[in-house]
Amino acid sequence: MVGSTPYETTILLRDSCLCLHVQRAARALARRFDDAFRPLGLTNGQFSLLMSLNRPKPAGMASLAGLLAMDRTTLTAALKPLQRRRLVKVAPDPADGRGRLLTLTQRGHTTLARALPVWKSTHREVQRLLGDVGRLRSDLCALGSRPAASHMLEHQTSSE
Amino acid sequence: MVGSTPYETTILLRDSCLCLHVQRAARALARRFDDAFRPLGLTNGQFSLLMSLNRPKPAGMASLAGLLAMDRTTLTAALKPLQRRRLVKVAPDPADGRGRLLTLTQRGHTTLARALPVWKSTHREVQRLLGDVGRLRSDLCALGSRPAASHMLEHQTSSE
DNA sequence: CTGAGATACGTTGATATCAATATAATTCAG
DNA sequence: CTGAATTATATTGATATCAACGTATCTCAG
Repeated sequence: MVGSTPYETTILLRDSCLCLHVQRAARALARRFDDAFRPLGLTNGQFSLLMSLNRPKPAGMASLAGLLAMDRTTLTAALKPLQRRRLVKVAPDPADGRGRLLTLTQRGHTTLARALPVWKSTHREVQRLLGDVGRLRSDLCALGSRPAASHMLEHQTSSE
Repeated sequence: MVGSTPYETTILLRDSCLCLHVQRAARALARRFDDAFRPLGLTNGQFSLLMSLNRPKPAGMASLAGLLAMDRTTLTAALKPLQRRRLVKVAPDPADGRGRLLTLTQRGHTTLARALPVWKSTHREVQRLLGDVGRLRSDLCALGSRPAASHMLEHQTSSE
């Protein structure tokens, strides 16, 4: 009796497990965007990273990792291929030698600008698969344990 | 002028990009379940894999990869640690030497049974973060380019 | 029966992910 | 000023992910 789980339980769980559904959707969506960005040599994650770095002031590691809800060490690793390709510059923070300042290079800006229309058309396709996108988005934000999208970027001036 | 993307575009995109939101939610949710399953030595993906293998007849590689919306070769890799731990058996299909038959071992069944209450309590926590879970689920299924949950298993015996 | 094409999987190399641990810089009590 | 605690990031090792390519098996026309 220790080792038995009814098949009906599996069916119920397969249908209801949000973790499974989110991972599945993440894989499928990642493939869709990866395919679209492939001519540019970008993955969906690299595109998101570049886009997140398109800001007036350089970003820090911890703050960016938080924004993307990813581990700090994952961000360190994810930056390496982008540094090698000279799309991103990682420099020590002059104000605090431990910190890093992350900025887009000129090539990074150019690549991002080229990727933008690709994102737009792909995103339109995805939106056609769904009805109300805002609903889904707020649910996803709740899962990320973060405030809803409209409140995600309230700082704007709070950085110094 | 080739290399410029306005900051306002970044903000808009950060708020609206479903790919980013799904990846973020996937990472956050994966961490939550990984933490819960850690005492059992399972990741969320390994749990989903074991659960998917809890069925009357052995599964094939391609069919299971399709169910999980993952690459065929990802499944091959994901099975290896589970094989090493003797939770899953991968055997050639006697009816077709190319195919593989995937089954849970006794240890696999036992581990799955032990993980089930962990899944239940974690899933309840997650549900509390959201209101209507079915809505989110159907959106996620649409993203996975698959029929909605209630139609996912054609041999439905009980519509619970 | 034979060989070409189709089918099902595996392997390799690159990136992504995170826990555990290590390294470097800052802060602050004394 | 010194050293311990703190903070910010890097490294290592394991798994996850997928494209490109390779291997084994099957099917079927000839």
